[in-house]
Amino acid sequence: MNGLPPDDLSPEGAPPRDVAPAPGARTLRDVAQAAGVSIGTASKALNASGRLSAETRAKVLEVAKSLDYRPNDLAQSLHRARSMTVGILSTDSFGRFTFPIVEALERRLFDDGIAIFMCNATDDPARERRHLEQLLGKRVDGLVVTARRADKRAPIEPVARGLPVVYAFSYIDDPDALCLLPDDEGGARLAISHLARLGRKRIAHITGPRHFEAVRLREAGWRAALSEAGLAARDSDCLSGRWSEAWGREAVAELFKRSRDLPDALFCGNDQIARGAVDALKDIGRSIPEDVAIVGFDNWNVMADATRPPLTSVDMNLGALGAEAGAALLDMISGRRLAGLRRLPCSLVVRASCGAHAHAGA
Amino acid sequence: MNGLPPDDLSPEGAPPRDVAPAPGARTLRDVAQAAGVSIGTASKALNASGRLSAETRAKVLEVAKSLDYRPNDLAQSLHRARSMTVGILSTDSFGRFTFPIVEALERRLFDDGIAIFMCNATDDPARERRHLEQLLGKRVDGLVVTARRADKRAPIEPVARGLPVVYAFSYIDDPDALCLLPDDEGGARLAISHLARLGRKRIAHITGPRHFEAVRLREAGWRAALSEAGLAARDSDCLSGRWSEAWGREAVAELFKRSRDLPDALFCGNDQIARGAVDALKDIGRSIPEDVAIVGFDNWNVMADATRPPLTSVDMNLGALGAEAGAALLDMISGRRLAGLRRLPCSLVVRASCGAHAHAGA
DNA sequence: AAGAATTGGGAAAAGCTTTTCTCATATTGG
DNA sequence: CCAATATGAGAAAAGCTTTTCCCAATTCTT
Repeated sequence: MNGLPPDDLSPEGAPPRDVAPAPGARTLRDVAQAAGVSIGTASKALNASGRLSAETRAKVLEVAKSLDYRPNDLAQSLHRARSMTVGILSTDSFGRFTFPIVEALERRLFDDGIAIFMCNATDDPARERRHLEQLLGKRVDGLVVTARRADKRAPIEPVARGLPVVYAFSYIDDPDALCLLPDDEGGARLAISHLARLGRKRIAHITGPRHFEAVRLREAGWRAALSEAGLAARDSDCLSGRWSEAWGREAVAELFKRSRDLPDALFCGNDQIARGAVDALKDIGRSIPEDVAIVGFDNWNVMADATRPPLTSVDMNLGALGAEAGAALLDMISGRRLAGLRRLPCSLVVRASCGAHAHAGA
Repeated sequence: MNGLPPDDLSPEGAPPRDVAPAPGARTLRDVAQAAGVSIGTASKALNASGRLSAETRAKVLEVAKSLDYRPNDLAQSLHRARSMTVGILSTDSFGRFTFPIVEALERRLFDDGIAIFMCNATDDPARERRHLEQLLGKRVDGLVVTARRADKRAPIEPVARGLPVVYAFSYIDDPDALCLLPDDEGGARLAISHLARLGRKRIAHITGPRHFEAVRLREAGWRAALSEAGLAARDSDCLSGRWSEAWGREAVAELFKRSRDLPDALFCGNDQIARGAVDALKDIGRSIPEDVAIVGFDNWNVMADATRPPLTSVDMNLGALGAEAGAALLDMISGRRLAGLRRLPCSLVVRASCGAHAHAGA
């Protein structure tokens, strides 16, 4: 009806189904031809640019629609020198922490028409390098580098080539790099001051391995907030171990084998440790939150909600971090120079384990 | 030293740092010019094609290296009509289940030089449609559609346009579509026959909501394997509820309030239910695995390992599923027609909760 | 040493869009 | 009725590679 090229008329006797209907996608030329105009005119009509009569415009649009035409981003990108893509490169495998970040990031960038390449280097520098090559070849407009745990890493090479890079939930030493991290220390302070406000006097800290910077920062927050609350921070009340429930149980056994001066609150380095601690406390007959109040870290729902009682926990707001990384990257892509290490605030999600008003939690 | 274009000599008096070193990436023309050959010759040299003298080849290669030249994938893709990209579209948000799939998929495709666009539609059909538009615009070579839970979904549109699509961990009704799913029934049989072999006589089943096909299939597997083992499958021994620990606890309370004919084994629909069941059993004084053996589903490490005793669990091998999806997609991209619903085998990961030789598990 | 056969490299088209410039037609003003 | 101005649309270049075809120069054959 509208000058369709004859290539989708199936041969007379062939079975009507199962013949791949479109050998390739339609091109602007197909549209122009079918509409009886030049390629340039068709382009202008579709992009609402140039000076064209309303009729011509409408005709082209109609034909384009009937042909299911869709501009070829590859050609557009080539022309504009802007690929409208961004790479996200995870040093180690994607995990529980990178998910919310990536999700929010993708959402933010998608709103600006940018698609993301997902690359997983799994702790293999050679692999990371190949991924980088691939992304540079694809002319990504920017890069987000992330990691499972917020620890210092080696800088990504292309910084030197002027490609915008944001380090999200990971950081490097270069002061010219933009690094986004949760405010671990602030998160810890949130937990401690909450407990102190509830009248707890002796707040111990069971946490993960000290080689994590996050562990050191949270410990610092614990100390600082304690002293601000007029409470003492004793070294023997800070136990560093693994990130597991088992460690939470062991640490509680350690802390509570003393006969006097027992903690009346526990701030745990993550929710798994907290859950282990809760189990161990119940095993030795302490009730929660009456005898011991507990606050965890990560606000990992499956853990926090399943614990009995449900865990009050510090949330790193990783979604906000991801969105912020996306916004910052967009800024950098449009020419702004952003740099420095930014710490984004955590928040406290109150459930029943700390003895505050437990909002009849789910 | 090798005919570099002068554009990276910074102006005499300008600060030497902070002047973006490369305004844009190098092009083949830059290389050709610097090497004193034509563009075509440079291309041949870099691609090891055509007939060229060894010197010319070496010269071009050297210049390319010194300029840090990297071919523009956009132009290559445009030329070859092959973008070397694939989209992965998640119906609902990416979660615990999609991760291993995506990870394995990405790895498999990366080995073939294909990068993946990650798109998250978050249960929003309009959003899904826009993502699809974007991917088609980018001329992806194929599409993987996935979901958080293996449930039937509406077909993706572009199937009609001849674009290869694989449904991974999700499926549609069309017999012409290729759908990859875990063999839930087989997984359940694995669990039950294992328990039966260990001498358990009354194996109950606590599972998730029946509107999940996986739930119905696992229940079917439970029934079938019981009868094959010569055991009875009573309806009252199969409890369907939520996917949570809380439900596991409730269901145990329900099952064990009877005074006689109590189950000596529990097959749970996922590891969270299993963990809840373990806790509840311990609360009523049953020991595991002596009194009651437990098998979970998902083999979710953080759950299975943290449970006391650690959970024996059915593993859906989602990594293998992702890799298989990648391989199948590659096949389809290279022209093969693949179709049908394929169920990939599960496996059983034995830990201490079922009373089998507990390999001194971690 | 002349003709034939290699050989090495260049020119140009194709792949798809966007955009600038130009030109022809139609319209308006005097 | 002629000149001047809008107006609508086309031609072509640019963006970057790959690939085919072709030509000039060298080498070999006899």
